[in-house]
Formats: sequence, structure tokens, C-alpha cells
Amino acid sequence: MDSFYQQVYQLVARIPKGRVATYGQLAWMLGHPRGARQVGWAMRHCPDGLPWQRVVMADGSITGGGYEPLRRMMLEEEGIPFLPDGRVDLGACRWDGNESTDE
DNA sequence: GGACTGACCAACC
DNA sequence: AGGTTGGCCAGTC
Repeated sequence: MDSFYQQVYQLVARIPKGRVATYGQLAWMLGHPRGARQVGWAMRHCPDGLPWQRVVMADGSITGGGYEPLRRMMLEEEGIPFLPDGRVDLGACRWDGNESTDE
């Protein structure tokens, strides 16, 4: 029996390199169109080895604990393009959730 | 079991 | 354009 947030971990862990997903999108994939908060709750647990840096706000903004600049750096290292606004270019790397261009 | 909270999101003022 | 409110779901007190 997997709790909702456990499924979130599976989904986040499956985000391909060079792509990002939004909290709401992850929740939507799991069947909870408004469960974005639970996704954030799951991220708050900060599991080991989870690429939570690939999970951003619906508008591409980065949030979480105060490591926003750190995440941005990690994302840039993965090849995620950033807009001059300091947000992730969702229009270019928003993950479909169906393709896993896993390396 | 009821109430509060929360790494959100969108609508409303 | 920015602040507030409601809503969702799960976990914690």
C-alpha cells in the first residue's frame, strides 16, 4: 500500500535529466488535480537520492527551504535552461510525464 | 476524531 | 500588480 507521497517519490525519481515538473502536474498525474500541497509535503520529507530540484512551482519559480539558488545551480548543471526572470523555462523543458528519456 | 498546518495553485479583490 | 482567501489531501498534535 503506497501512500500518495510515496508515489510522488517514484514519479520525481523518474523525471528525466534535463526536464522539470511542477508540483501540480505531479499531483495531477497521480490523480489528484489539487493535491499539489501533498507533493510539497512529500518533498518536505526530503528522501535520500530524490532529485527534488527538478520539481518547481507552476510558473517555473523555485521554492523550498531556502536552497533556491542551490537548486538553480543543480538544474543548470543538468542542462535546464533558465529565464532571465530566474525561473525555469517550462516552455522548453516541462516534462510530459510519459516519456522517460532516462540515461 | 477534530483542528491546524503545509516545499501549492488559482481565483478574486 | 500584489495581497488575501479558498480548496484540496495527507500528516501531525
